[in-house]
Amino acid sequence: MKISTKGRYALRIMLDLALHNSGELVPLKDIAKRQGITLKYMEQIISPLSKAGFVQSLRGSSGGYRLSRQPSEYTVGSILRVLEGPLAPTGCLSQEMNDCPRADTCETLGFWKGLNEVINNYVDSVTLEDLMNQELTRLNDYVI
Amino acid sequence: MKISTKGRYALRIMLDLALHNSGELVPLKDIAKRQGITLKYMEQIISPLSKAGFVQSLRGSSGGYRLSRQPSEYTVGSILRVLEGPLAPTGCLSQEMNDCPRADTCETLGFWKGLNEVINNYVDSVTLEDLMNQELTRLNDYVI
DNA sequence: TTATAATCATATAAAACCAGTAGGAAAGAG
DNA sequence: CTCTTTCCTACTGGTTTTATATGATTATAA
Repeated sequence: MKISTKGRYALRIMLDLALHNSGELVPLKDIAKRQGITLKYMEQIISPLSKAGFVQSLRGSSGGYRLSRQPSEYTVGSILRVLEGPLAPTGCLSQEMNDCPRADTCETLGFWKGLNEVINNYVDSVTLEDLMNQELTRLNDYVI
Repeated sequence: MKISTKGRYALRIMLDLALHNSGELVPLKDIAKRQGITLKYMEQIISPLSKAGFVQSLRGSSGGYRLSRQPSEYTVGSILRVLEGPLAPTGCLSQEMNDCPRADTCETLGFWKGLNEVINNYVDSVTLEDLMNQELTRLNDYVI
């Protein structure tokens, strides 16, 4: 019942991009240094995000990444799903077609559907912008 | 982000015991036949439940298992935790002592704490009795 | 006593998943 | 061209999952 490092790192990378969202491209090397994640591993994580259109990229010198949209337009759930796949607690809830032979008589299916709902409702209720504001609050508390 | 078969089977075994809770002992063989789980695998699953005091057992002829308490006194969360350990989405939330060096500055920790709460609040809001009464079907009609 | 059934202890193993590491190709700027 | 940075593919070592298999021991009822 754990989120893997890929999902967690993806969130940190996206939040890092949001917090350094000046319009300039941010090289992965900088994010790697700030976040303490190796460059090579981060490449594997940002690649799906890029393919999903979550970030824009440019190669070469002074290249890097930036967000495609406003931070408020990314739910945390949408980011996690790119790396983790469906955030469902059981396999039978992940697919369009439920191929579990017990589905019709399963007494626990309702429970799992409910858990699926509360998880997805929560992760989709929080955006990158929410996390940014939380960060600002924390910094303010620290300064004051 | 999946619950393993051990956790899911544990719930089905406990619900099976609740639905056949006549006071008689239920042999594992009967549950295995009804649930389509091999006897030997079920032994591995019910053993921790027995050690945790969730079921009572008696050996020998006409032996078997029965619930220690009323179905209403088991939350689904308490059952899952016996087999799954803490139902936390990240390792840093599973321990009493948070040994993550990033804890003080982690911008995403608050989000994960929130997810941890909604998961655990939900699984602890549903009891075996709820599953018996199929109250969840009605509940899910609202949610979904 | 005999059959039943939990309990205990391992052992094996395929498969999947996890958390990276590594090497090099392609594109862009100066 | 050179340097930088993205992009792509593969691989590795470790752990976890999901069982299956074998067999011995203990307790109980009829």
